Amino acid sequence: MTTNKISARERLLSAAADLFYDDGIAATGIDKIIKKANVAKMSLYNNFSSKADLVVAYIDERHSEWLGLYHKRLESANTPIERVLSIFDAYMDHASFEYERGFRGCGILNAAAELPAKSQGRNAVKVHKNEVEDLLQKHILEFPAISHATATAAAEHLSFLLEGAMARAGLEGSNEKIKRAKQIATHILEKL
Amino acid sequence: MTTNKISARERLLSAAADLFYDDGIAATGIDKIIKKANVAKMSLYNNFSSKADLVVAYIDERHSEWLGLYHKRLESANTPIERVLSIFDAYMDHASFEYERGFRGCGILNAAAELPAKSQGRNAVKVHKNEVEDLLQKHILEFPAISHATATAAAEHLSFLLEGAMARAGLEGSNEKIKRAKQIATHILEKL
DNA sequence: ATAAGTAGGTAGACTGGTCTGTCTATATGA
DNA sequence: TCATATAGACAGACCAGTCTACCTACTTAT
Repeated sequence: MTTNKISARERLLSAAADLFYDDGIAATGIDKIIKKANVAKMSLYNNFSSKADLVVAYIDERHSEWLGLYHKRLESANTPIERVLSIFDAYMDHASFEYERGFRGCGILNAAAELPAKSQGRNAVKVHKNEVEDLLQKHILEFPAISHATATAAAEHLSFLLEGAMARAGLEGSNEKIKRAKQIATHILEKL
Repeated sequence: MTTNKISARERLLSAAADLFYDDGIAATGIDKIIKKANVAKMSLYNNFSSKADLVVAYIDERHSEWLGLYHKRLESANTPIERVLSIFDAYMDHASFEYERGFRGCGILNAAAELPAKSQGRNAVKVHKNEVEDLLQKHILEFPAISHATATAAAEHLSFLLEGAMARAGLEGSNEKIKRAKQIATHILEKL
């Protein structure tokens, strides 16, 4: 498209993102999405083969968005420890968004909660969470004279810590718990 | 009730528990629940004022069930460290249940993912998770010569670790991650 | 430069099904 | 008698997805 108009696809993804996050997936009907996106129903089915397809696109979009926050934070990180913590900062940024109806934790983990075991969407969430753990490990491996085993174990530890803090933060509706998790992570990293 | 027959209320809660856990709350209709419970529709509305009311009862029931697992594990714990770890064991037990359609993580956290911010049900989940953290703190305070501040910080750390591992375990469909979290917790506790 | 074709958009009716919740009328056991 | 149960019809809303018919803006060939 050569115009600068936002495509129906993008408007659909943006509207679906807001509604899925605030209300949940099953509670969000097709009609609400197209109304919020200001789009015809056929535009949805021309861009996505089904609602399930839109949900998978939503999950991927959320993860890409998070990767963007992380890369932005990474730019101003100057040490290995700061680079690890940039992952925590990206979660904080996510929690600090202006949500229409309040912060409710990680959108893709919430999406997974509505998807059946062994489904495509649920697997996508698993892959994304593994990717976050891999990023943690990558930056921990930059530490001087660190063993691969130590880095793997620390990355797993920090990924649990972060995911748990995010879940609890969502229940509180604030980023306080993520701040605390970042402090705990800092202590752990300083001792490596 | 003086008979030994299982009441409609109990059958409803049991059927709803299975369906809510496997399929999610919004995806589970009233008709499916009463059919599985072998109960008339009016029996549901005589025992619960609405589906939302049944959901809150489900959340409380799940937490009580978990408390049962924890107390059982606590009986055979002989040291403060074992008592802390009995909380991790209770999560492991939960993950080892025979779910009809696979393990999907913590049922009440999954329920929260479908509930609006600031709703009654979501608040109940928050209270339950805080209770788990309080139990962790209580047992850590049994450690010899431990400060209150240290115990509070360690309990928060362990509760994040446990909740994160549970979420990730649910994505894997196995209790492996919870086993790893228990190992990490053991190392943390041994250094206190 | 213009005409034709194409890609992507629009509105909204429609199908067949499911949703929560209410209601009636009846049965059973303490 | 009274509490608790039953089966099932019903209302009114909403569900995902299909379809028709029309519109507009850009691309390309003449």
